[in-house]
Amino acid sequence: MMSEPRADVHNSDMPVLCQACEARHRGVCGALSGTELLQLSSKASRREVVPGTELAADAELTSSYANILSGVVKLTKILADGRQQIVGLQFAPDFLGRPFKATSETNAESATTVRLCTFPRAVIDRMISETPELERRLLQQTLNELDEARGWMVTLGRKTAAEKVASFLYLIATHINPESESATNVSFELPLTRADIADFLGLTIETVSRQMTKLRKADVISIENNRHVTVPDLERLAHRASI
Amino acid sequence: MMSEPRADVHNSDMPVLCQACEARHRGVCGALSGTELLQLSSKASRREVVPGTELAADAELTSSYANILSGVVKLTKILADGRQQIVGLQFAPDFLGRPFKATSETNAESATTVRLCTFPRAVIDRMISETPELERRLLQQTLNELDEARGWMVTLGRKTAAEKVASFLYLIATHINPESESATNVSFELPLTRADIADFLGLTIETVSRQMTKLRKADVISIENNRHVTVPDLERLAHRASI
DNA sequence: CGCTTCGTTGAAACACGTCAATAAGCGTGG
DNA sequence: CCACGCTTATTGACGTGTTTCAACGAAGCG
Repeated sequence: MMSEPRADVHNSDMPVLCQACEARHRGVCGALSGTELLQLSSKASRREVVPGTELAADAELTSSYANILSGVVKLTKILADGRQQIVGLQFAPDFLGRPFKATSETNAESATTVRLCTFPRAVIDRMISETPELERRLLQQTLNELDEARGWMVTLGRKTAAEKVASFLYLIATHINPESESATNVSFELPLTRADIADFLGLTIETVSRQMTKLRKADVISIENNRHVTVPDLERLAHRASI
Repeated sequence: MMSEPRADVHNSDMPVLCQACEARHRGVCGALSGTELLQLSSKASRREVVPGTELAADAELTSSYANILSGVVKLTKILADGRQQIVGLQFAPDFLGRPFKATSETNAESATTVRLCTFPRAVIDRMISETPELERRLLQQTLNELDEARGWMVTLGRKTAAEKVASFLYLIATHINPESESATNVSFELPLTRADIADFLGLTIETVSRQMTKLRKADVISIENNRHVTVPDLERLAHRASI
């Protein structure tokens, strides 16, 4: 029964730390056997950071990897003169870090309160080379991120400001909730400030604000307290986003 | 001597087809042993296509993968109303195709004359699961493509038209030649038409043309026959691109 | 040669950015 | 409790970079 280490997902030798963890199922940890998980979790440490915390800069993610347990992380790039662009948003249970490379070129910063499960870089690097299944999960997540990045290139390059804002709201509406798929009516807290949204869409905060107002007056969305958004009809929002 | 299949790169059982192949060294095929190469090459077929050939649509890349032997392939996305965006350019010896997914969402089209080495999808999919080294190469290429895509998101979202065109010329200048690194003076044929460049940069062809003229009049580049570009000082071009 | 495709250039229109004022939310402290 | 400062968001007026519309030139090809 125990002859094969890569046994059932719910075998009893799963570390306590991992038992209720989302990454254990949908994330990269799902590729690991019970014994591997045990080995990894002994080196893992959890922490919670406030919004706006740099994760890549201060040796946080250069010397380690992490799984996102909850919250939203923004990946940013910055030009020499200060212009900034958000090049990716990561939600739980995404894997954070760039294998095979010391310098990341992109900064990672918590957009909301974020809970992380971090691992020393060396441990993961070794596991990647020893566990093909883990490598495969990483490949799949990377391919998905590539698809997303390319999808956003269309938004950045070819959509109007109105479509951009609608596209962003649609992205959040479909990503932030743990599988509220097929729902037509959704409601959520925006994980990003107007400045962040602007940096994500290649716009200014004024333009973002104006377009949100337009969507509100057209009854495509309603907003409370600047952050709480309700979308009565997701299809109508998608149409505004040219999706 | 033959006990270990993953022997020297230059072992004698390398298929004739692969012996002068770039992909054999820098591409994904470098992950394969002589016997694996032999097995793969028996199923492979080479072909050359003219510029503007759809590679993803007509069952070319949906049922198969390919290595680019020479030329440039553009990956495009298109909105319902016809707006188009190029989301990636691929050069030799890049691997073409999207593992783990039947529908690609993005179209692949030859920008120049392109020589391909194509493989049946099933063969590669099996090899991926059997050869961790191959999977690793794919992961590395995918990570590189992701880095590139994110780099272009900055260009699309935050750069001016002048910077965009300079950025594009810089990309071509540094990618098209087989390692003319560290050269300050480069000269090349543009692999893309003005319309393609516009679709790549999220601009119109008129704006691209105007910005190229500006760069020409500022002696940052010189152009002959609309396609042949000479860059006397790569650093000056990079500066214009805000790189 | 005409025909088509590709690229350049000009003038006008407009979407978005810039500058600026105001309001709203929120924590701190008197 | 209100006063105060600070950050965040909204709204308006104006300026400008890019698009749009249009004409023209150059190159490839029957």
